[in-house]
Amino acid sequence: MLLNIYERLFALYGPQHWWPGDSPFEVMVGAILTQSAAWQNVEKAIRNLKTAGTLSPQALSQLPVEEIARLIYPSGYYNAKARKLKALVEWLGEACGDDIGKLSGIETDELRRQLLAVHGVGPETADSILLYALGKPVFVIDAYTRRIMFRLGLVGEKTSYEKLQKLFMDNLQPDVQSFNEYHALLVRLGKTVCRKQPLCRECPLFDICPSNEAR
DNA sequence: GACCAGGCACATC
DNA sequence: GATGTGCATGGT
Repeated sequence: MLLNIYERLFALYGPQHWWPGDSPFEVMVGAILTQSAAWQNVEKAIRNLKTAGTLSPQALSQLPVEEIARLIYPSGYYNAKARKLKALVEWLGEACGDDIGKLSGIETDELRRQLLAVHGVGPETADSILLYALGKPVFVIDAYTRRIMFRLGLVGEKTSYEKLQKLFMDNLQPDVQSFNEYHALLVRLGKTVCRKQPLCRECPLFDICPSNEAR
């Protein structure tokens, strides 16, 4: 079923080229800034950081939190996120001395534990960083994924993050590229359709929705 | 003007 | 462990 969904979405939308970002660090910053925010606004914030020459762990470590907040203003929750970025770069300093390449030497489970201990990094942000910045085969669950899986009738509405993630990872080969593409495709689908309940006829997944026989 | 967007921390029960 | 609330801009 999950493989079927993936193939269908890929055939429909093609490769999504995620995550947009020029470096692992930019991906990490984007993962925090995109929390409950439109990516369009995140792009503006990242552009501001780049223009100011501050898109590096070293620069952000030096910069006052108020100044970071000013630069990331368009992404919303700017005070909260500025503090989160500070916590992220503080961790990077401790974990790898700002040399992100060295993070590869840490086991994925341990890395995830460390990330989750960073202020502002929850399950989705941690897994986005692991998959998209560090190339670890971890499936990312987000609001779109949860909604689509619920509409398909495959999980309950309040299924936990961990359970949803396990569902994907137990039923798919652990592969960075396909995990990357699958998550991006689910977001793409979630953005375009399936915003209303129940799963509408226009949804590309309508005919494989197990629960639509009742309708 | 309401509603939503690629969440999370924190308080409270 | 479940549930509620603050954080905030910008597009539809």
